[in-house]
Amino acid sequence: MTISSIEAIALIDANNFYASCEQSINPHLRNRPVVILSNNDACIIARSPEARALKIKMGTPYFKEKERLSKLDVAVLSSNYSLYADMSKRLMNLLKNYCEEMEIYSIDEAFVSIYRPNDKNLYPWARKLRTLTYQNLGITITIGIGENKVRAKVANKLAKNIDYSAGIFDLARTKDENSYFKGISVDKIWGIGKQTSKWLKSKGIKNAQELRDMKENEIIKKLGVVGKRLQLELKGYKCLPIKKSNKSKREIQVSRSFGTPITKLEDLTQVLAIYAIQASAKMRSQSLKTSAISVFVRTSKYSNQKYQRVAHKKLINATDNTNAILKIVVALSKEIYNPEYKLSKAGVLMQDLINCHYLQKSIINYKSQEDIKKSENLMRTIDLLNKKYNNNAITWAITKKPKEWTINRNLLSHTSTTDIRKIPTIVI
DNA sequence: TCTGGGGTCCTAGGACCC
DNA sequence: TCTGGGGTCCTAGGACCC
Repeated sequence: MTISSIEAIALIDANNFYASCEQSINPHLRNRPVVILSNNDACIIARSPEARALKIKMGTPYFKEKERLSKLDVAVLSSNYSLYADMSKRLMNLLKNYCEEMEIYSIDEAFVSIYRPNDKNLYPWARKLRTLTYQNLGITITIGIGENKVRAKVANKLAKNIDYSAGIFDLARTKDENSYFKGISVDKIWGIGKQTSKWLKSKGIKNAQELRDMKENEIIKKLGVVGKRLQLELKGYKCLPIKKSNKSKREIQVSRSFGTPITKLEDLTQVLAIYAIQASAKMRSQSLKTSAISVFVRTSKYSNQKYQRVAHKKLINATDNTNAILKIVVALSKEIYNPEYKLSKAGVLMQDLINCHYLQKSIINYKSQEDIKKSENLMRTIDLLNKKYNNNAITWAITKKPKEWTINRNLLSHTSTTDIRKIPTIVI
């Protein structure tokens, strides 16, 4: 294929990703309605097309739909993130062979840049990619093509909404753009959330066309540079670059809601300690060290007694050592605890992350090289053992106290691509 | 009884400096 | 006696995303 220098941006995403992953590894689930639940088996966060057809809504709490789902014979699964992460890796590895640059935007989505061929037609490229991902992974993708990221997102939406598109839409090749833009409500545009769409609607701006043609200064006054960039992209200018995905994280968070609310300090401390252990391991797996730690608690969004607290600690020396981090988190947990409230969610954040390779050795608080090596080796060994024998083979005593607040995950799928013991067995 | 988790980016305002 | 104003850095919080 000869190429011209005109570059296009495509947004490629997997349809109903979590449900598709489950259906892909478990043939019994194919052509059946499937829904996936969030942590705690709380909300419905993914639905197979068959489940959509039954008018099961995204984000509804499971307890409200439980009965109806079982009547309709819907397969209900807890989310299995290690499976989805593994499938995601395979998907991205495939895609990157068919584009110039790639930015992995989320677990099931990537922006890619590609050159247009001389006839400008990218449909053959897109069709090939769709076929390949279906054959290799059992997953269907949608491809939206445009001049920039915002327009690629719009095109992706159109590809999903228009029946005859067959999952592919190129916004740069349409004759009557306005007729499509009019059909896209502002709150469906990437970057326009609840607050902004409320404001836009109060100004009489209802669809993508009206937002694109709205007065610039009005947008800047209310939405700042973010809004201005968004509008420019809708018009076709390129403002948002493709970000190479190997850049390291800015912060790492582990947080979760509890099955039953917490009222005791020792329980809160234990929860935060467990999250801190996970967060530390996550940092080490990405060669990062933290130089600021935050912990937070809050009551339920839906409770009428509201309480929320955050506590921070800045560190002189960045660290990825679980023991050091635990000490700080345990101390911070006392600051945010309040016995008068039923606490329903808590978390820890590792912030101001530093890549180990760029780290300067501090002169103050100098520890002998041997000490540092010792503790590094200990952490590395723990990580290795946990990897080999599955998580939590080695952990800290604080995690072993009986828990009254556990996370529900009752409906986990038992087949997996990441655990050899869970590979499906075939009986002949 | 039961309502997700993990991120990024931007801005306003305070503290501090010269 | 006269006590300004602009730049920079940091932080908390808002908005948004999947």
